[in-house]
Amino acid sequence: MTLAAQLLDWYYKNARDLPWRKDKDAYKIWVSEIMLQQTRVEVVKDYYKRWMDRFPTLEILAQASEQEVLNYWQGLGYYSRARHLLSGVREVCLEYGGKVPDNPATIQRLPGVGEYTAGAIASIAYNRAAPAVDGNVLRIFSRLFCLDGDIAKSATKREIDRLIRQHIPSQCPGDFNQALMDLGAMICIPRRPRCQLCPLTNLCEAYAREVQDTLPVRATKKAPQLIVLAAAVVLRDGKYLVRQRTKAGLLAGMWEFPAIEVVEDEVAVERLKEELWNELRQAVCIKEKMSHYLHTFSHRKWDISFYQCEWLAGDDLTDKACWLSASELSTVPWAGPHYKVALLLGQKAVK
DNA sequence: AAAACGGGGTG
DNA sequence: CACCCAGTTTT
Repeated sequence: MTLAAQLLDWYYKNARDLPWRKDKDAYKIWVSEIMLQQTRVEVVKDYYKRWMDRFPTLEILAQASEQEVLNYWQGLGYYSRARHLLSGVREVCLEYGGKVPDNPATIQRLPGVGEYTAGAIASIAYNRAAPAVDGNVLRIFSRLFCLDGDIAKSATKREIDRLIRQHIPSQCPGDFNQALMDLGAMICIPRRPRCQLCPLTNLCEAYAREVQDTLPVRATKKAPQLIVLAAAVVLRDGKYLVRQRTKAGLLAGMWEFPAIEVVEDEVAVERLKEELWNELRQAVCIKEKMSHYLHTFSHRKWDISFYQCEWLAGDDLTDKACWLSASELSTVPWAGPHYKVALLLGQKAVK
């Protein structure tokens, strides 16, 4: 028995029943793979179903607005994934006649699609013998072959990609890749792997040496940088003042209550008042702090305070800001903790 | 090669 | 609280 045969025997008895495994539609595989990047399966399930109710085909998604797409992505994180997916399906409509290409290299040219996702789509939707090396595969192979290189480094990834190519079966590469996902999710898990249930222990070098708990090796990430912010909640005639973040960078294109970064020991409320006047031409009187949140991103930590403000006077707003009623707060995608305040103020349905 | 890019679950 | 998750793009 080969590694692939042992793995597939196990997979055909134990495969998870997942919403995106109902058929091999390349668009559906694509959406699921993008949602699953750095995101847990359990979280993706509901988003995926909601998404397919609204955007059941590639053509329907291609016609949607970016704001609506971002709204459906709200809470999933890494929002560039949604923007890339939208531009990607539009590209497929225009350049490939609405059919997702079947060649891994061609698929990888689509925005938001890297080596992993291209391999996953090609192997699962089209049965092409392409590897799909994700976190699960890195973990499983680092244990199988006792590789102690940092799996965050490209050298280690190249080494594992090479090993995969020696084991991927040409008949059913998609099942092989998905079997590795399931093995990594259910058996060869990050901490305390369930080796007694594993179909590959007879091949596993780490198991033989009893070092499976020490692998894979991953360098520890540095602590996120602390950013102190102050945000203004301005109410005028039943509507709230909101603005859109810039097109690039963190939470690009998402909406927020006007906010500033508080540097050193500046007086937050004074700077906030100046910002509203300088940037939005609104005169306000800052009242009491209404809420305070600590919000940690992968690389940054926000300490953000929301201040209730009384509107005094102001010009009409220009392009990137507007007044929204409480019920309209649910119509825009929100930036991080601003979503919690929008929920508080509006009637946005809890997901 | 390293940093940017989100949010939530888990032990 | 540290760590992790079906990674990709930019620097």
